This record gives sequence, C-alpha cells and structure tokens, in this order.
Amino acid sequence: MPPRSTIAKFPLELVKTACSNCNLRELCLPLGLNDHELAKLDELVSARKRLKRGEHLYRSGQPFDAIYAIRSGFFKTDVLVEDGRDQVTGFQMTGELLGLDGISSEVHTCNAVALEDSEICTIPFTHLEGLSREIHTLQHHFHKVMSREIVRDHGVMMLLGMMRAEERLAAFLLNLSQRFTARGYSPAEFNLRMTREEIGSYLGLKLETVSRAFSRFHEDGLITVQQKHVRILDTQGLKKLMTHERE
Amino acid sequence: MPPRSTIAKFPLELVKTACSNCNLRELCLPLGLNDHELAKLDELVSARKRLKRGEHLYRSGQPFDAIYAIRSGFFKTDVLVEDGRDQVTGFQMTGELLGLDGISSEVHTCNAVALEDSEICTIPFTHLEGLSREIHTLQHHFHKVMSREIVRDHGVMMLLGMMRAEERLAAFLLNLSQRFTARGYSPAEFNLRMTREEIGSYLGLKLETVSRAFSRFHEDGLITVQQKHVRILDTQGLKKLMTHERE
DNA sequence: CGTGGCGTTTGATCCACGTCAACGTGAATT
DNA sequence: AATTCACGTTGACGTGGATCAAACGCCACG
Repeated sequence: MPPRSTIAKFPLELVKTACSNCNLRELCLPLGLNDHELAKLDELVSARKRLKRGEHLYRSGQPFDAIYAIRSGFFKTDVLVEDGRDQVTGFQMTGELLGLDGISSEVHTCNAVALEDSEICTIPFTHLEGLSREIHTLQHHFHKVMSREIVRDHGVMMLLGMMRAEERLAAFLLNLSQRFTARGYSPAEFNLRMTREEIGSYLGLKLETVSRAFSRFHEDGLITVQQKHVRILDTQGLKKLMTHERE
Repeated sequence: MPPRSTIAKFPLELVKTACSNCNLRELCLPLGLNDHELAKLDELVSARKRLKRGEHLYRSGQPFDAIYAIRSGFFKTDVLVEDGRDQVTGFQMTGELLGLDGISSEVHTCNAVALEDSEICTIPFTHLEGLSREIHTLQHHFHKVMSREIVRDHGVMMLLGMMRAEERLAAFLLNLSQRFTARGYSPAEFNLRMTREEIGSYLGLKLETVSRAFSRFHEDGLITVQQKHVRILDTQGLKKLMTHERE
C-alpha cells in the first residue's frame, strides 16, 4: 500500500502520476529503466484513475487506445457470450497490466471489473509504442510482459484441459499465494476478492464444486477457510495434490 | 504452395529467404510494410529451415533466441508435465508465428512439432526488436500479432471452460475452416493433420469422445468424415450447435 | 500379398461433476 | 436488534464424458 502521507509532500503535477515515485517499479513496466528513462515514462503515463468495487475499467466492444497498470486493488476480466454464459479469463493484481487483448483489433475483447476499490494508471498505447522505439529496455520489457501473458494463458489451458476439480483449485490457491508473496504479503494467509462463482467460472467449475473442494481441503488439513479468508497450512500437500496422477 | 519454378529464377542469395518475394506477405509479419521496409526485413530473416513430419522445431527448456514464421506446413505446440499428462496448446499453419511464449523467460516453454513436412523462417528476436524500433509499422504489427495470440488463448479458455464436447469440436472445425479459407483453400473440405488424440488433448477431451462427436456430426448430416478427411456440409448447423444453450 | 501396428470406431460401464434444492451465514441497512 | 439479501455450504440425484475393452481399417514393410 502506498503511504498517502509521502504523496502529499509532492507538488500536484508530480502527484498526478509518477512511475519514478511508484513502489511498483519492480513489478510493473518501469522494471530495469534508469532515472532518465523513468522520467520519460512518467510523462506518458497520463492519468491516474480510481474505481470503486464493481465498476468497469473498460467493457468488451469499446475502442482500445490505452493499456492500464494496476496501482492498487484487484480486478477480474471476463467475456460474456450472447447465450448468457460467461467466462472469467483472469484475475489481476497490483503491478499487472490490463488491456493487452485490445491491441490486436483496437477494440477491447473482454470486460475489466474492479473487485475492490482500486487505482490504475492509464498508458496511452501509441505513446507507449513511441517510447518503446526510443528506450530499448522498455521495449524489451513490454514484450516480456505480453509473452508472460501468453504463458499464463497456456497455464490456464492446461488447468482447464487436464486437471480435475481439486487439482484446479489447488493450482489456483498456489498461484494466488505466489503472487501475494511477490508483493510482500503473506504467502499463507489472504482474503479472496472474488466469489465462489467467479472462481468457478475461471476454473471451469460450478460454484458448488468449488465450495466442496474448499471444504475437502479444510477437512484434509491443507487449509482453513472461512468465507473469503483463506490460510494455507500445507503448501507441499497442495502441490502434491495439484500434480497427482490418477494411478 | 510456392511455385518452385519461380524460385529457381532468382540468384541463390535471394532464395535463402525473401519476405519481399513470399506469397505470405499478407498473412505474416511483413503485412503493411513498404518496399524499402520489406528489404530490411529480408535482411533479418536469416535462415529458412525444412522439417520432416514429426520433427521438433524447438523443445521446452531450450534457450529462446528467435521466433519462427511458418512458410509452409503445419505444427502443433504442446506442454508435457512430469506425471505423463500433456496438453496441446495450439495448432499453427502457414503464415503464423511460433515461439512467442519464449520471450518472457528467454526459454521455450512448450514443444513445437511439425505435423507434416514443413518449412519455416527463422527471425532472430533481438534483430526483430531492433528493426521494430526503426519501422513503426513493423512494431505495431508485431504487437498486434502478440495480442492476437492472447485473444486466441482466451477463446480456447472459453472453449475449455464452458463448452461441452460437441460444442468444442464444432468450434474447432469452424476455426480450421476459417483459417484454411484465409489461405485460399476450400472452407468446406480439408485434411486434418492431427490425430484424434491430439484434437482431444487440445479440446480437453479423450480421443474416444472426439471420435464419437465426429460420428454424431456425420449422422446428423453436418459433415462427412473419413479418417482425416473432413467435408463440412452445414456450416450454419455447426455454428448453431457451437453456441447452443442447454435449455 | 500377407502381416503387424497404429489410429480409429463403437459398445458397455463407471464416476466426477453438474443440477436442483434446502438451509446457513455474515455484512449492510434501518 | 431486526430485516434483508447476496453469498456460501451441504445433501441427493442425474448425466456427460472418462474408462475399459474389443474389433476394424489403413498403411508400411518384408
């Protein structure tokens, strides 16, 4: 969490946004940039925006012209199909980018919804491409971020394509744990920001199945769950479960 | 198919590779480039390589230093997990790029296998980044290609997460048909290059289920199938089936 | 021209997860 | 403190696709 008090010390122009003063430098786009380059990136990250829980950052079908970096908060992206079904395609947290899917067609192809009050940085895409042409490091890092998204999606495909319910949930919890850890939070204890139904949609399961898997893990002493509060008791156990062969 | 005879007319240096003379210009990276830019791209596409059916273009774990454009042929990418399970993450055809997943960690994260005798162009990645900084159009097009891969993966996630077996196969056939069409082949008639097992792995189904779904489509007059030969008789029927609500 | 082997088809049975339904729970509102 | 409502849990039952098993077709090879 960015300490509000330090922000208040800077003149307004700087407050507006400043990658150089952002504690997400090491997670987000600025990774690896020197001071001079950071200053240039500051110029292009135009607006910071706050969203309340439940608000949409963008909707499927809207024209694409910027990607977004999450400064704080938690999002989901989902796709709705005409027949009423929908699929959550991802959960995004602090330091991660939203909107990469819109580049291909210049139209957003999914909805991005804040799952808690959040703050995001807007990065106009043509500006980013311009600066990428100047700053080699930024260009390369951006390519890595896009590629990482592809790798992540392959992981989800494996999860959906060949894991059973409990394996999926174990993988999901371990993934969350690892991402919280990378952000300096406890690897073992966290609050889920999404409902059982959203987890289910992401994992290709019904909410009842998700709930039952949670209960099972609880019974087996792998975790404790109380509503949205999860504590992981046995990481190894979850890992073993995740890759368990069905003899 | 590139007519061999015209190739023979050019001096060897040009034959080695030449985007400017490639009939995939409109599908592949060169899209939108002018003659001068094309000439520069020619310089960087270093090597053409032939692979026989079954050969690996790269394997998971190998260092990444280039992406590949398919000049002719057909590939699958897959990921193997220690417990013996594997998942096909995609099928790639003429004009499509392979290896984008390797950018993030500088290591390939999947295997790319030729499903028929194929020919590919090697594009050293640092060179591509360099040229992208010079040629705005190339940069933007490359970003679009990466983004399109993300969108495609989201499509597969939806397929795996919320469609039932027959819906998945219908979506798969329609997708193939559309891609063959874009390449000037018949939209209605084609030979599958992959086995039932590979289709199943891609769709998150067992080979028996794939086989049964084929038979069902055949019975219902939607397609004809004979081993690997498929003819689509009722595109609309397949589309309706694909998005069919379960009442 | 058989012969072997892989890929495919088809049938019978099983089981993981979906579906339907009832009930619990906790946070917000008054 | 009472009420409400969205979310979560749990049970009983049904089913789509997995699993197991057998047979068939096609191609490569001696």
